[in-house]
Amino acid sequence: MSEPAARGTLGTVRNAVLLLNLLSEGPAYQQLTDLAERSGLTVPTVHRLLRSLVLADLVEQDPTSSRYGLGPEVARLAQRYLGRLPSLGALSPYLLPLRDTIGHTVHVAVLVRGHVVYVDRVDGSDGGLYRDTHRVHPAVETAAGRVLAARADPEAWRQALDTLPLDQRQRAEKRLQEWREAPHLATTGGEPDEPSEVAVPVLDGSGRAIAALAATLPPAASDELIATIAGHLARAARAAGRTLSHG
Amino acid sequence: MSEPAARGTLGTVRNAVLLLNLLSEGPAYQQLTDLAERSGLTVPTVHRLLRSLVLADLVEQDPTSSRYGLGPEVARLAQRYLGRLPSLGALSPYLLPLRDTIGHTVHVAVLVRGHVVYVDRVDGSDGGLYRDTHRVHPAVETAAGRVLAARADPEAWRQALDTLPLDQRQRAEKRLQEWREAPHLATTGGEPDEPSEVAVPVLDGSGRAIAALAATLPPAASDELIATIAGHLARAARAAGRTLSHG
DNA sequence: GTATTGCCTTCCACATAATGAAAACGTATG
DNA sequence: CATACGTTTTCATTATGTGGAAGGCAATAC
Repeated sequence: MSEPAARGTLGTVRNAVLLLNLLSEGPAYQQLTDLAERSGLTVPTVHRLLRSLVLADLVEQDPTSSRYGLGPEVARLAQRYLGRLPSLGALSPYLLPLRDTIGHTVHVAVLVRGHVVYVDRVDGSDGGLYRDTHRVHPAVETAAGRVLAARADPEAWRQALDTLPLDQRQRAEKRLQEWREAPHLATTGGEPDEPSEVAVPVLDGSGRAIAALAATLPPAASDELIATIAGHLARAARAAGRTLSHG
Repeated sequence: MSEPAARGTLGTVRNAVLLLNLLSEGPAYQQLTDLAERSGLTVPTVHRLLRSLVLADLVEQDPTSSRYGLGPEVARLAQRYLGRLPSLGALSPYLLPLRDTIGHTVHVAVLVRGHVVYVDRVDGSDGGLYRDTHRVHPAVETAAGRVLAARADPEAWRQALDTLPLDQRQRAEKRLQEWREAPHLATTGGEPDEPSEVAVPVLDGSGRAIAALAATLPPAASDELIATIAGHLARAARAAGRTLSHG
């Protein structure tokens, strides 16, 4: 077709997921010609791909603007995936007690292609009305993401760096060691929209970081408070990790 | 290729999503030959498709058993989809207050291809350790699903029925009218693993049910209690619905 | 130790099925 | 009403995906 196609792989599938990725970036609904240009595919090809994806509800087309966006079926698939994810099942029983002792919102996050995805949460009474739910960020932007990216394979760490502009990238590279070794990491109110949180890794039987446990922090948390909360998180993470044999 | 292919649609994409659907059913990891048989495709074809999907992390292959399961990328896509879903954004601010006044877990559910998918939740202190998170059920099995399926287009209602065995299906068909007209529906402890809940529809500007708001019920809830909780839910649903112009 | 089974993976000739240029359609804009 | 923009369809060409058969690689049986 065009690109350096990976061996024994279907170009059509590659193009379809390329479109899904483009749709997952930027505005919720995007127009055909724009997608064609960004993907490097011709307009009719993109149209056919999108039509096929619409048929499966992986993509939906806004009837008035005829623009395309991700469809509800992705949510169903994800739910199925997450419902059977061992790490989530292992952590789930600890989340409510954690929330109740800490008093703040508790999150479970995983690393996906350089991004942190917050896949489970138990809301505390903090945070007011804006819950900022269903979050996806470049991994190094949040404490949970740093915990995960720094402990992942070099390949995954590279992917995490690839989500960044060059200046932030260099800053991140220098902190790899620090992030990998710290028992917990905290982001204390850097940007206003990134809420501050503490995160600890959840290690499986073979020592791999398969998820992160994170807690929202109150506005100006002392180091002692952060350490205390991190202790609670770490205890739960260890307990859950023990029930997970490996990978 | 084989099937009654829909007009102007790519068979390869159709086969790829067919595999994703098969992977979303049954055990978390499934073997190649089984998937080939169930899909009606030949083994090499399935292998190529899966390999292509693995490359995109939509599917992952267990390194020891070399079996295939859904991959983490579906979670990332879903999060992106849900994060931009207007109904979720509209409902989010009401969920914490709702949880605090009701005192039990509150859910937001949507209808996807005949299934209820619980896409947001605010946990109360009820329920003990088993949170039963990331749920997907045939729509008519839960109160939230009934609310949604009964109010959906005939096509979506049909899909909901298609998820059922024949005996349950006939029973469901008779209750369409009842489910559509009731201001709220409750499942009061039928099967033990299906927790009882009350659900109300969330209607957008054009009167379409775009989501359901549901609350977990205590073991033996009186009709009065159910009605009270439903009232709280309905009020929030109306308030959120007002901020949504249309579909 | 060797044979057998079951499964995943690769190879290759063939024909289906995806592709891109161009044209038609529909709809908003001046 | 004319123009411009974006979506959708058509159609010939050929690249691309397909399926049969063979090759690996474990685990289990003999």
